[in-house]
Amino acid sequence: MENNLAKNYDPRQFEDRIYEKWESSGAFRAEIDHGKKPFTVVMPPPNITGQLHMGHALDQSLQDVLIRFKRMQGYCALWLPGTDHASIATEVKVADKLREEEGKTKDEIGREEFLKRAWAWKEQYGGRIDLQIRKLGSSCDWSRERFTMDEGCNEAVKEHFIRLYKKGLIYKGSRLINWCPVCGSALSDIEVEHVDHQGKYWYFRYPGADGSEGIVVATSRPETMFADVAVAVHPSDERYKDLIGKKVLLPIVGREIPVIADEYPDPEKGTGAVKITPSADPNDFEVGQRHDLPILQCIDEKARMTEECGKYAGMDRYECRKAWVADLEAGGYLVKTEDMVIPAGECYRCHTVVEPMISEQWFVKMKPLAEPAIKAVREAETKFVPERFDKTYFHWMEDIKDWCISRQLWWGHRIPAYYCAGCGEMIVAKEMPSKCPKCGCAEFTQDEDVLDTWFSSALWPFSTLGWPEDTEDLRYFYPTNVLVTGYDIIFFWVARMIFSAIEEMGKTPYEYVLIHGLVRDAQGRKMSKSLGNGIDPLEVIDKYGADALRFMLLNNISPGSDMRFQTEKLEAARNFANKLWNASRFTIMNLKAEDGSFLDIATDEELRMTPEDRWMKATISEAVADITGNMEKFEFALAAQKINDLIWSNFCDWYIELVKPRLWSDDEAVKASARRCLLDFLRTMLKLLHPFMPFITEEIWGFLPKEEGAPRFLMLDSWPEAEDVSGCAGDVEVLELSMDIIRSIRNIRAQVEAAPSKKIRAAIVASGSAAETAKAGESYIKNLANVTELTFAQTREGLPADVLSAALPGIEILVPMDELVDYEAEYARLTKERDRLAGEVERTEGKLANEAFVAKAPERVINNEREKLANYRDMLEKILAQLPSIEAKLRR
RNA sequence: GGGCGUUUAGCUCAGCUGGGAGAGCACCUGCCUUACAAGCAGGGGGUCACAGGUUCGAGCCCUGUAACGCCCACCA
Repeated sequence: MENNLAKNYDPRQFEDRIYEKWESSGAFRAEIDHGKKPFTVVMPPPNITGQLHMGHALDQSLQDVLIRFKRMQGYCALWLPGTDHASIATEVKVADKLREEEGKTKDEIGREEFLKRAWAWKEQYGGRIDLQIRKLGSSCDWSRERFTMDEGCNEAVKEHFIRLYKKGLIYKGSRLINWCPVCGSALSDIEVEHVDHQGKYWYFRYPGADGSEGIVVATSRPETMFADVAVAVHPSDERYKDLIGKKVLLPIVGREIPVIADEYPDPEKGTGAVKITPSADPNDFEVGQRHDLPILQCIDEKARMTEECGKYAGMDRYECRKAWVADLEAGGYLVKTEDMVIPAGECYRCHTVVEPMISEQWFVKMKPLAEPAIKAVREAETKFVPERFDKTYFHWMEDIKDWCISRQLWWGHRIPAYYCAGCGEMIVAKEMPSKCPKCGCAEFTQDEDVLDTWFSSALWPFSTLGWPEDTEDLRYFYPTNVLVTGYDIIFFWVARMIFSAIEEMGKTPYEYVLIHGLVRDAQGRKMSKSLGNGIDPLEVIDKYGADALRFMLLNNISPGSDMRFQTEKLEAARNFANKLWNASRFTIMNLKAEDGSFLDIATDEELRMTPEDRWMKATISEAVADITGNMEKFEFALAAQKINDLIWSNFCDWYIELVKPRLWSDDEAVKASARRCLLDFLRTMLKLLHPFMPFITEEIWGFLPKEEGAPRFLMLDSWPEAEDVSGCAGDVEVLELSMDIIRSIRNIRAQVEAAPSKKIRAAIVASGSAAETAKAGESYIKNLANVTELTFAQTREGLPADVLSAALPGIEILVPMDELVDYEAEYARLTKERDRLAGEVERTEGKLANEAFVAKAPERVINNEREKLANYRDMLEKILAQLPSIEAKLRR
């Protein structure tokens, strides 16, 4: 290994190597240790449909920052990884591939052959996803990796299904369900997205069976008329009172249907009369149930018209609509049309308009499951972060409908129900029965359908830990601590995990649900394949490094809100890494001799800390408390910003510059102390940054001297604790004043365009404690403001009048002028400062003159205002005294 | 129709329990100063959407308005 870090920060040189070292040494493995508290996170399993996107990168970064933090805090931290079979999504992909590569359909190759292809797909893409997760630096326990269709999960799914069935919480029945004609499967309610389409209302006359005028109804779906079984009107609607109980005729078709009275129609809307089609609309279905109406199906599974539709049979639903409307119009039945925005349900996978359909499916009875799940969140057994998402959860859970769980697909968990070939008896069991208890027949066929993919993911927090077996993992790691996921799957996944876990485990699956938003593109648009605006995390990692990507994501999120992905932010994160890299290179350079051996470092006894050391120590300690607090609150962006500021603004901009003279000193003891401080500070900062940027911190760590008894890796080291730094207060004051003075002098130099390299003289006028504090910072001021000669005086008496000046509370800073001075710039600077101070004085005076303020505000605030006022007045006075001499110069 | 969120510097966003408006990027000026030009030093820039209210004091709390966004919903 080289003696020091390479000159340039190039994450490609070490990220993969570091990950390999961690993984091969077992650093990610969570060994059950009853002396430690467990901290468990189960990874939301990415779908094996493809590759990870930016949303996954955010999800992964959040979980990893959390798990690394907790691991360093001394928890037995388990992050359990895995992937999801994603039933419908994968099936579509595999079928697409089959068509593209072999020109065949699913049906042509058959179920068994298709499943072989699906498993091959899983091997390929599952592996790719694992690789991507590794690239991101995720410290998950690969030895516990799971897949929703592995043996254990299969067992859990069957067990759960059978238990619910036996309790009567799963049933099979004919209901109106959402059907996707393209996917060829039933969908649950939440798999249907509501999208507005520009459409029409058509008003048609249904003539009376007795030859009377009949009734006019409006519809947005004329093609469903073939399945109409009634026309409903409100019982109180005077217009139609006489028609109730009479029959009307379906136009052209000529079938008689009754006019019925029901509360459902709204007299204010349309014509007040509604055509009732139980097979095409949930409301109509209910009306039909109430009035015991028959159910007719006019559209089939492929969205084609059925035999019910006469000459239209076999036509596509939309073609039929066109032809049918034309025929009705020709027949004089069309009264009018109206343009209208029509909400339509679309399949969330393929965006085909869903067709409501009566079908026999499997359902989970939701009410009994939802109740305890609502209670658990209400009683804060599980807490959403940010809190507002519990409203989303309650809203859905409190009005939940039964969950349709059967899918007419092949890829997934096949429903564990068997039908006797002899008598048709259904037996729900884990394995195929050997003999029918009813007829003694030994031949069975298994239910053809598979389960909704979310049925298995709902069990993820405990199925992955071994359930239904009573494993050691399950006892130790369950319930888990935090679930990290996006708000888009609160219904699909989070809610279902909660009620399933309560049902099977008796306990809610996690204490916190940390909700994050979406990663959008730079314009704020959702990243999507169709827009082509997605950004591949792997490409970003290749160019900027995983650390920069992670830091960018974590530094720019606000809990629960979407963020925009911008290259500039990525560059900022990369630049920060580079900054740390170079500061570390500087440190290592000073820790080592030319031959690469470590130089002596002061021991505790030898250590002589100087004010800048104690200032830095106090600053770090304050940051440790702040960062730790924010990490505990899941405020990772605030923590990231703090660590960035600590390393860049405090350590690099000030401490390193302050400590340089001692590192270059001739006194070995001074150097050894300086080295010791530099090393201690860097170590603490690397620890604080490690959860965010694991690779670069680990890489740098490897170049630092090993501590006695320290773990092999930084990732396994301990999280820093805030120290008592009350003893540093005086030094902090000295350093802060010195910095103010240095900034003032630099400001003067810049204003008058004195090159930074140009040596200057300066004087500080102050008395009392301010003078003492300023004096204590003498060497800092001289070094960092590049002042060769710095004098201190009690008053301005005897000092040259021709000076540039700046004022601080109780202090005046004078820089002697020379012929190069730009008086106009100086005049502008001073007048601006004067105006600012005058404004502050006025504001503060006004506040203090307000009797109500003095009477009611807390003393702390009032004293603060008084002190401010005194300082402003003092500084203003000095500026005013200085101005005339500059004016005089200007006039010359 | 119901619910939620957002509105702060040119851009993207912080601002946690009310008490002197912040960061990054962009912009202007000057610097290749022996860790770093992916950098250093200095600087300009904001009626905190609008209107009321509470308060000694409001970016922050309350009411209303507007614009934008998201979620839920069976309206012919």
